[in-house]
Amino acid sequence: MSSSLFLKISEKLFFKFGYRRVTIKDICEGASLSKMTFYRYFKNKEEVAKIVLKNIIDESNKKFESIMESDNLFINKIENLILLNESLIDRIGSDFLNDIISLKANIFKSLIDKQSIYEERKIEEYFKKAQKAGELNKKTPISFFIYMLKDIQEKLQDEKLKRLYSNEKDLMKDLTNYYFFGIAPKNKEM
Amino acid sequence: MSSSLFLKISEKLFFKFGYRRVTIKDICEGASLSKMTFYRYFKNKEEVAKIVLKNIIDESNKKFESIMESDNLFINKIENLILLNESLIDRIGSDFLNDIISLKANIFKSLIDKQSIYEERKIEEYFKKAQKAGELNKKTPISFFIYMLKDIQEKLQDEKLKRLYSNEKDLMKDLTNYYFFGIAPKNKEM
DNA sequence: TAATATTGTTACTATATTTGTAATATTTAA
DNA sequence: TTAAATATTACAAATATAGTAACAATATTA
Repeated sequence: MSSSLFLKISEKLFFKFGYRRVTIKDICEGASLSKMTFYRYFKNKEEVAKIVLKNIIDESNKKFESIMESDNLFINKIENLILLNESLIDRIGSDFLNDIISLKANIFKSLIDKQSIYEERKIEEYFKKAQKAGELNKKTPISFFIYMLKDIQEKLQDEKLKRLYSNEKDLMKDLTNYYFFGIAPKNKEM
Repeated sequence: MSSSLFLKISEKLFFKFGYRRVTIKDICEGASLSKMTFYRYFKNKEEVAKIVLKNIIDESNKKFESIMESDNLFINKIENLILLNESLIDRIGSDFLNDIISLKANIFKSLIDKQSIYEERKIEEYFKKAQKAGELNKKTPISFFIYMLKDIQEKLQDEKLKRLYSNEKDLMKDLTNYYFFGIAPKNKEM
């Protein structure tokens, strides 16, 4: 099917070069198909980008749910969550997101905002569950855990911290341990 | 100095996105300077790209010479040469070179061709020296060694081969050993 | 400090690229 | 073989980019 080929190529180009640097011509040449064929399936570049974005959001939500619904320890879920986030950033690259967010038409912005809100709600939901199950301190407000989780994720990008480790995965392990054993109600085995 | 900032930003953008996807506007915004200031220092984008290309060529030639003039064993020189080549490809990326080679105006092409010829001559020169010093089989024509060196460098990009190794450096070591002990006049110590 | 050189900005036109479409051709499948 | 689906070419309209003129600010030096 031509339309899925267009999507595949578009995604590849968008993630590599960002949105504005990729033209419809580039996408068509990448797919070895004509422009008119492109317009048979899509209204314009914006529509393709919206689908690409939607796909990646759906995909990441599925992964998110499957991590949180697994029967791992809570600490492992958090670790997998951070890993998921990292690999997403790696794959999408910053240019695509920066480009579409800074467009006048804020169709993308609203999509992303919607996703952020959805994700935050889901995280809150799962943290509440964990709190009920005694996996988190019951007296601390959930919003604190979430605030600190974001803080930890930012620290994973911190150049100074990265330089302390030869391996980024080790930094992640230490950060997750730091995060979890600071919020755990009692000490469990490593 | 503004001009070196322009060059620095240009290089960064060219290596990341290629030549055609980068506009003078991008370069100016990256350097936080106006377009007119750009035109004070450079005639156009082509000129900047030429300088960027020239700089990288000069730099790589210096490194090449310093490797070949070092007093390492010949096998280590070859290994360093392959390493140098690989890190260059990594840094420049394929988009920049592809873009400027496929331009109508073949100013870039001639620069690159010139460099290839220069490099080939230099390699020939150093291989002849090594042959004289008994580090290479005297009966084999130099062109054979060079042909095989290129073959080895291509194999380093071979996806099938890469898949056999978890670490790319290990593949390189094996390939270099393979190359060298195939052409050595007698077995030396590992 | 006044004159001059240097570096920078804004605002604009010319040019080039990209978009999106109409008219037309080719392929597929019943 | 004919109709429907799919693709191509060639082009006008919209948009983005390149390059410049006229002017402003800042630094240099006599």
